[in-house]
Amino acid sequence: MRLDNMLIAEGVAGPEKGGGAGAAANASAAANAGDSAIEHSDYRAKLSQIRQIYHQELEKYEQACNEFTTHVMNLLREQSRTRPITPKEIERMVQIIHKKFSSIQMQLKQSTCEAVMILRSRFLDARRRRRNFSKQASEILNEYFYSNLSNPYPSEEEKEALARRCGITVNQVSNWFGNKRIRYKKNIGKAQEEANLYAAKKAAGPVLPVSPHTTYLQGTSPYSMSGTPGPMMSPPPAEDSMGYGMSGMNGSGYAGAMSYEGLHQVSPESPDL
DNA sequence: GGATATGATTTTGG
DNA sequence: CCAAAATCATATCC
Repeated sequence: MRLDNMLIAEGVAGPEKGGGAGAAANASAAANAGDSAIEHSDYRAKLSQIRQIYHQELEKYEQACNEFTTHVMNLLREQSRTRPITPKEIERMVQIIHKKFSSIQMQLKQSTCEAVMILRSRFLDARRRRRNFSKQASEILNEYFYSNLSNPYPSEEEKEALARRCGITVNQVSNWFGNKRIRYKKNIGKAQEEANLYAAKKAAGPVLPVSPHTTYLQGTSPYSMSGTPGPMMSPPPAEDSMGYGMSGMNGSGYAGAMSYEGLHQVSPESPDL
């Protein structure tokens, strides 16, 4: 019964959603830049495809089961001319048939569950759907990072502020700083120092009212600031291309290959009587 | 197409 | 639990 529960939870089994699948795409349209709506509807489209196949197959099995039961009953009726057959016996036979078919249906359910799982991991695993942050967001984050090189650990509030300004989540800010710290450290002496051009930006506008709380790690700055900031006062051209269209999103990347075919060949072989 | 950049997740250490 | 490090998987550049 676990399979049933899962299928219902995923919206495959259970009551059919009336006609339109757009009913669920209104919840999270407010906060972020609305890029999750597209993939979500795409996801739902694929899910509904699975659901359709599932119901189709289920019905087919049901039908086959009924047909087969009728067939067996006819056989038994013929046999009853030569030997007595009790109703008990007939009932037992029917039960056996139903059990067989329900186990076949169980296979279908399991395959469907697998397909749903694959679909989920394909579409919902954010790692596979990575999108670069906008130019502006990177600017903001880098600005903060290089302005606080001695302590690049924004507090929770600062993370929230950064997240708001960048249009990303706090978690993404944390990820970004985690990646940035480790990758900066790996490159000390390389062009990273060069990227101190963000320090120049700081002069233009103190956009970050950074609270001066530096708790641990204050004295032992692990980022050694190796003294070659260099005279690279080249002002950033600030080419705000702004062309961050995320409308590509061809859905057919994984679409057909979800290996959901081939599970409806579970031919209702006759139960060995 | 491969090399590199980059966001996200997993593993590991305190 | 948080952060570093390693790793994964995709985007983007050339």
